[in-house]
Amino acid sequence: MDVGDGSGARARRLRAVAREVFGWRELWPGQLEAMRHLLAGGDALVVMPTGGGKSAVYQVPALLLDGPTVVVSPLIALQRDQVAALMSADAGGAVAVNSAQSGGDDSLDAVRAGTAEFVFLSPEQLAKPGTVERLRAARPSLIAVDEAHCVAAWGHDFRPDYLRLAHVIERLGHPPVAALTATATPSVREEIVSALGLSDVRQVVRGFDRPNLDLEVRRFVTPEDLRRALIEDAASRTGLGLVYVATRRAAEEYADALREAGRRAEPYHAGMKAAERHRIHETFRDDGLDVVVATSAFGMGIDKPDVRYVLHAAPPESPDSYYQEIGRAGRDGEPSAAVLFYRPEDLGLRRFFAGGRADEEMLLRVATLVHEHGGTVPARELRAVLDIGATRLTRLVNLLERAGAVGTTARGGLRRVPGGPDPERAVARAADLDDTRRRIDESRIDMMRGYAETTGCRRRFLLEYFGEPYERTCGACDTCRAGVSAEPGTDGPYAMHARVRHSVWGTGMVMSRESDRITVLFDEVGYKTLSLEAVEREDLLATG
DNA sequence: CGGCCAACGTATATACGTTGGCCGGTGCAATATT
Repeated sequence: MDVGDGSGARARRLRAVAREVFGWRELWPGQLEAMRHLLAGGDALVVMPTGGGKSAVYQVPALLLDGPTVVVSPLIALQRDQVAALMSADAGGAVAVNSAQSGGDDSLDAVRAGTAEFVFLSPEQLAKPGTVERLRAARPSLIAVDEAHCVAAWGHDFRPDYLRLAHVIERLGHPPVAALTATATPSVREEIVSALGLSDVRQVVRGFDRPNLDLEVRRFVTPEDLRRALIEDAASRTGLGLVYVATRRAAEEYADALREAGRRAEPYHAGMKAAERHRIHETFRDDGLDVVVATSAFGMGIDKPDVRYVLHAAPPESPDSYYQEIGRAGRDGEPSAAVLFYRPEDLGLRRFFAGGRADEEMLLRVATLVHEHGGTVPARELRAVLDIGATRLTRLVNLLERAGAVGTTARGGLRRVPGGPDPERAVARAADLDDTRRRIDESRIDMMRGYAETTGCRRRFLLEYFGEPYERTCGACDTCRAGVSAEPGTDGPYAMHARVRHSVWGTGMVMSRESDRITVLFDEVGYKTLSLEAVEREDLLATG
């Protein structure tokens, strides 16, 4: 409502800042909606494509709120780019605090003194109590979490400090929080909201469909055939391309092969020297390459409009990742291709990566040490006693905290929760939580297989996976062209997004419907595809 | 989970198949050497 509550005035002030400071002549409805909600004191979760103006959602309100803005950003390279972009506008100054930056204390002083409006930090920096206390003293008025899907994708294992951001947000007085991402299914969105402890959340979801992307899957039996076909395909295409591979070694081999085929090709993976990675980014940006052959290391922050094709030599671990990676093609709206070169066996590597279990023995040692100590144990001391690194300890502590056994103090200490479970029970609960997590990861791999093997419209499969009903066929994927993609069933007892209950798998949500089967995302076990015939015969699903 | 490679075995002196061990992604920060 624009009447009587000041929100009409807010919209005018937002538009004025956007125009005068950043030079944006208008704001999209989605941007404005999220900005107004932030100005009114609420939290926002914004899902928009890269290049769709996500950053504006926090940058504009930042200048209307009295106090600095804390931006959580996963990559130092991204922080650098964003600081540079803000410094070229008259936006009140921006600094980054990270290990590549000297004078972190000076930067924090500048924030407190009001000479820097924006401060960029990684979750790891925010895991340091001293840093949080200095930010707290600066009384931040807004927090932005960029690439917020990292909370769900990386928080549990790889960068567990992501799961500690809720504590940081509370410690900073929980000013309005803007969580921003280009990719998030309904379940990932729920996880972001819950992991960050967002409240009064306005979700703004815009623009998933990319109609100019042509989708195709080519199936192979032998690795040699797949390899030959991919090289032939990439070598014959015109325009700029990306080839995603599963291993560093494959990146090197495919890049060599494509160079032999006369293309300007470079590999890209995290095992390469920083200077070399930097050089490839720049050459790519300046149109000095035909194709980059990369692991998943390449991509975040890439916003090149004219990528014409994205080929996958192996499936990634989820449709989430796949959509993000192919979404780097055709940003300019021109026709572009996304081709998955598929062998079911290649999902094996993904299963291996998803299969790691929490170390129950170490969980028990942590739980017992904290339990028997009675008081507050500094994390540093615990690391020394157990001889484990910070990442590993944080991961264990996250699980024990979720199990209700261990709490953390503002100064980074650990203590037992009064009335919480004893160490054995705590470990059992933690292991259960970890199992749930693994089942859901594995079910995402199953969905990736589902995409590769569906006979239905591929675009519809992906969009429904992201929670966007798409009750037709697209005509721009291989199954539609082959005439095999059936029109979706639109009736039947189970509505899209209906809550259902299964006697074994518990509660879940209907995520897609075809004429003979439905896919349900279960809270505890992840995605399952059920035959409608069996569901009816055995009376497997209750609605409501 | 599946691919790769070295070591081994077998049937014959070089070539081929089987077996078992090992490896595989993403980044931060902090530390030890130049």
